[in-house]
Amino acid sequence: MPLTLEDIARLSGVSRSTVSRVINADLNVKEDTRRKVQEIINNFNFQPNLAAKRLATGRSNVIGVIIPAGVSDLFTDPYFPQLLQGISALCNTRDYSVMLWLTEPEYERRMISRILHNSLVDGVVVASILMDDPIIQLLIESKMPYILIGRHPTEDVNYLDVDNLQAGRKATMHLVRLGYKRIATITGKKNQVAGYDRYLGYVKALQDSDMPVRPELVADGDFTEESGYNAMQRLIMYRPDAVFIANDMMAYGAMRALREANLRIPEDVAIVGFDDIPASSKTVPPLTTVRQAIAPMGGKAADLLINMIESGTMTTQKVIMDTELVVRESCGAS
Amino acid sequence: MPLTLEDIARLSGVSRSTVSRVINADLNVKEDTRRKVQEIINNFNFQPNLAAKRLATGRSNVIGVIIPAGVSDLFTDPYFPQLLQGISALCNTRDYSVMLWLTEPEYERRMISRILHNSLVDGVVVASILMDDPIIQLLIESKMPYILIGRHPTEDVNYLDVDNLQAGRKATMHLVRLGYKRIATITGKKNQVAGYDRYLGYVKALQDSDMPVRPELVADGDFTEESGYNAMQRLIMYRPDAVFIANDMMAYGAMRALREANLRIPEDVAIVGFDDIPASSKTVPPLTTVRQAIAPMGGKAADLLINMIESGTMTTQKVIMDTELVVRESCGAS
DNA sequence: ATAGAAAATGAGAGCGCTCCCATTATTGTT
DNA sequence: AACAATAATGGGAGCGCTCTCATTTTCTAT
Repeated sequence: MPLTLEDIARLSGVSRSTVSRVINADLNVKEDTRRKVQEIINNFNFQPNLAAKRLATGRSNVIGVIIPAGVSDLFTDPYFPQLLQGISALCNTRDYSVMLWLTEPEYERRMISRILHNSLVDGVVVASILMDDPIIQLLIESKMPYILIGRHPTEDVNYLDVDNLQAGRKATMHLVRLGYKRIATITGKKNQVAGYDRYLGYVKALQDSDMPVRPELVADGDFTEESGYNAMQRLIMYRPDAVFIANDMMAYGAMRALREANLRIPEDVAIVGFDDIPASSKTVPPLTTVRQAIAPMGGKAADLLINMIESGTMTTQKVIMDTELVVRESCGAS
Repeated sequence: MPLTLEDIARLSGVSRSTVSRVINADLNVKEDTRRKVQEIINNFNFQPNLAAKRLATGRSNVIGVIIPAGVSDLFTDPYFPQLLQGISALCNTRDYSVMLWLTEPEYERRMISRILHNSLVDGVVVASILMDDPIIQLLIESKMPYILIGRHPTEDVNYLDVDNLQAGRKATMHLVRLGYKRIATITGKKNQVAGYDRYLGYVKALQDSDMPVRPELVADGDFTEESGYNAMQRLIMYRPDAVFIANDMMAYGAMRALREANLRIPEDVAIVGFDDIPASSKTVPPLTTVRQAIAPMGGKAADLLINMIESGTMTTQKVIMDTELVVRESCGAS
C-alpha cells in the first residue's frame, strides 16, 4: 500500500537510483531533477521503508536504551525519566530513534542477548548496571557499540558517569566545615557503583578531616524513599547531628522519619542529599544536594554512542561529568 | 558477520526453508530435524535479522509509544514512567519491543507523520493528546493501528481511559458528604480531556447536591506542582474549606502553599487529589486521592493494540477503566 | 566541430528473511 | 505390493532499499 522508491521514480520520470540519491542528499544530481523529484516526494508525503534501508545498509538509525528494572525505583524516582528525556532529545536532533527495553531481572540475560544480535539497533545505552553484572561480558562479546551510564571497574569498558566519589566527598566535607561532629550517612546499594563510590567519598572526607568513621553511623539503603525512612529510624538512636544521604529520594524518607521523631531539620539534624531532582527545591526545608545534570548526561551518552556508531571506531570511552553542590537550607548553612 | 538462516541451514544439513519453519514453530517439521536444527541455533545463539523479517512479512513486532512533551511534566510526574512500565511489561510477555518517541511540539507533526509511514512499527500508543489535536487526523488517515491514552470526543477513535468525569464527581461528592461548604477546585489543563472531565465532575457533584458553583473557587492549573502552588495561593483569599485538585502533583503544590500560609490540612482546608502516585501515601498528611491504575492501563492499552495488529480488525475500541477513591487523612475523614 | 574528461543517470545484484509451489519421503489402504 | 493420500522438505521469487559499475549526457578545451 505505501509508496516505494520505484513508485516515486515512475511518477517523476527518473530511475529508482536517482530517487535514492535525492533522498540521501547525494551531490551528483542535477538541481533540476532534484527539485522535480523532491516535489513528488513532498506531494505524496513519501517515507522510505526503514526496514528495507536497514537490510540494505546494515544500519537502522535506532539506538536501544536498556534499563534493568529493579535496579532502582523506576516509578518514583525521576532519575530515569530525566535520563530518557535527555537521550530522546539528542536522538531527535541527530535523526535517530530510540528503542526502550525495561528488562525484568529473570529474563534479562536472554533478552539482552537477543537485543544485541537481532539487528534492530545500531548501539545501546545501558543504565545503572551492577558492578559484577554479567551482561558486561555479553556487551563486549557482541561487538555492538554501547555505553554504560555509570562507571564500571572493568578495563576497556565504555561509560559515562559523574565522579561520585569526589561528589560524595564534597558533600560530606561541606558538613564537616559547618562544624558537625557526628556525621552519618545513608548509602545506596553498595553493589551499584553510584552507591559504593558515594559511600567511599563520605569515608574519605572524614578521614581527610581526621574524624573517625563510626560503623553505627553508616546505614545501608537501596535508593528508595522507604529505605531512607527505615535507615534514618535506625540512625536516630545514635544521635547524628548531620547525615549525607546517597540520593534525594532516600533523603525524603529520612526527613519523614525525622519529622515523625520531632527532630528539626537542620537544627537537630542537618541533611545533604544527592541528585537534585526537581522536587528537592520544594521540600521543607529545601534540600541541600549534589546536582548532577541528568538529562544532559543522557544526551551526552547518546551523542557519544552515535559518534561511535557513525565513525566505526571502538576506542574505549570513559567520560566523567561534573557535579555541583547546591546549598539550600537543610544543611544549616544559610 | 552475524549468522543467517542460510548458515544455520548449511550447518544442520537442511534447507533455509526448514530452518525458517523451526524458528517460526511451523507444525510440519519432523521432530528429529526440529531438534537437530534447534540445537545448532542454540549453540550459535542465532538471532534472525528482524529487519529482513520485517521486510518480508510487513510486520516488525514493534509498537511505538508517542508522548508529546510539554503536555505534562515528564520530569517530575511519575504518571508517564508508570505508563511506560506497564506498556513495556506487557510487550515483554507478547514478544514485542517498544519504540519511544518524546516529541517536541515544534516538530511534532512532521515527526508523527514520519513514524506513521516509515514502517518501523506495527502500531502506536499515543499518550495524552489535546482535545483538538490535529494528529488525530494523521492517525486516522494513516490506517495504522493505534490507541490513545485518554478519551477523545471524535467518533471512531480508539482510546482507553478512566472515567474522569465520574471520578471527579466521586471525589467532590466525598467532600460534600463530609459537610464542607466552600469546596474549591484546581483544574488541570482544560484543553486536555483529563483536565476538562475532572472539572466537569466537580461541577456535577455540586449541582447534584444543590450547591452553587462559584467561579472564584475554580482555579486553573496545568498539572504541574508549581501551578498547584500558584493556584492555591490565589484560592486562599476566598476561604475555601476543601479543594478537589485534578492531580497529585498539583496537590503537593497546594499543600506547600497552605503550609506557608499556616493553614492546617485538613482542619482549615481539606484536600483531595487525583492519580495516587506513590508519594501520595507519604505526604503529611497522607493524601486522599483518586487511584487510577496507571501501569495496568498502559498494559491494557498495549494489549489492545497488539490484538488489533494481530487480528487485523480495526473496529473502534473505547475502553473505560475503573477508579477508586483512596481515603487517607488530607480530607479530614479518618 | 570533436575528442576527452567529468557529471548525471540507469541497471542489476544483493541484503536475510517469508511464503508459495514443486518435489520428495512417508504413511495408510486394499 | 501398489497406489493414493499426506507429511516433510527444498527452491525461487520477492519484500524495498543501497551501492557498484556501466552507460549516457553534458561540459571543456582545442
